[in-house]
Amino acid sequence: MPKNQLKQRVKLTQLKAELFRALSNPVRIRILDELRIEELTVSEIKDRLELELPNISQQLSVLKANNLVCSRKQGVNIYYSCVDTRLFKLLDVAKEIFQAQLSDLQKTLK
Amino acid sequence: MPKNQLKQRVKLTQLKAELFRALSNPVRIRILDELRIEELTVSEIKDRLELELPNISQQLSVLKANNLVCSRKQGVNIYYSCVDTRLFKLLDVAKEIFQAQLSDLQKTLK
DNA sequence: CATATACTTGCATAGTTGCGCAATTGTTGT
DNA sequence: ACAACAATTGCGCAACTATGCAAGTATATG
Repeated sequence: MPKNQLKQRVKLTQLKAELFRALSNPVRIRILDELRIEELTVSEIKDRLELELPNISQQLSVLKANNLVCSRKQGVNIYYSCVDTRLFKLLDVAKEIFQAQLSDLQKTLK
Repeated sequence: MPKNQLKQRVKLTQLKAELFRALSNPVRIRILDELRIEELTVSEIKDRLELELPNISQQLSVLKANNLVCSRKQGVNIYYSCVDTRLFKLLDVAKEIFQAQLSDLQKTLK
C-alpha cells in the first residue's frame, strides 16, 4: 500500500474511534434517541431525561464538537437536532448485535 | 411507559454505550479491521499493526470482554476472530458518516 | 531439564472523563 | 434597569484509560 494511502487510513481509523467515543456515554445516547423524532430545546431534553441542566449541556457540546448534532437559536431557546440520520443506524445495529448475542445465549441454554 | 420497560431501556442504553466505548480506540478498530477477512494469531496482528505485544494483547482482552471477538488455542498460538460481522456494519456506517460530512463541506466551499 | 516462543498480567503514571455545584452570559418581559 | 428564565462555562474531585515496561505463565523443541 502506498504511504499516503496508509496515512489516510490511519486518519480514518482515528476519526472512527472519536465518533465511537462520542457515542460511548449513556447520556449522549439517550439524547440522540430523544432527537430521533424532533428537534428539542435543552430544557426539553432535561425534562425528558431528568438530569441536571449542566450535564445535558456538556454532553450536547460533546455531540456538537463531533458534528453529530447542530443547534439553532430561536428567541430564548436553543433547539438541537441530529445532523445525520445514519447515526440512528449505528444505534440500531448496536441493538441488533445485542439481540443476536442474547439469542445465541438462549440457544446455548437449550 | 411501564416501569420495567423503562428499566430495560436504560439497560440497553448502557449496553450500547459500553459497545461504543469498546470501539472508541484506534488500536481496537485496526484489530477488528484486520479480522475482517481471516482469523489471526496475536503475533500476526502485532506484525501487521507494528505495535507492542502487550498493547495488542490488552486491546484484544477488551474486545473479548465485550464479546466482540473470540479466541481459540491451537498449539502455541491463540487465534482470534470476530464474533459478529454486524460489527463491520458499524465500522462501515461510521465511514459513510464521515464521507457525508466531507461532501457537505465540499458543497459549502463551492 | 533447559531454552525459545507466544502470550498475558501487573504495575506505575500521565492523561482523560463524568458530573455536581456555583457563577456567568444572553434574552425576554415589566 | 431589574427580574426571570435558558443555557453555558469553570472548577474540582473521584473514577477511569492508555500505554510502556518488567515479570509471569504456558507450550513446544532440542
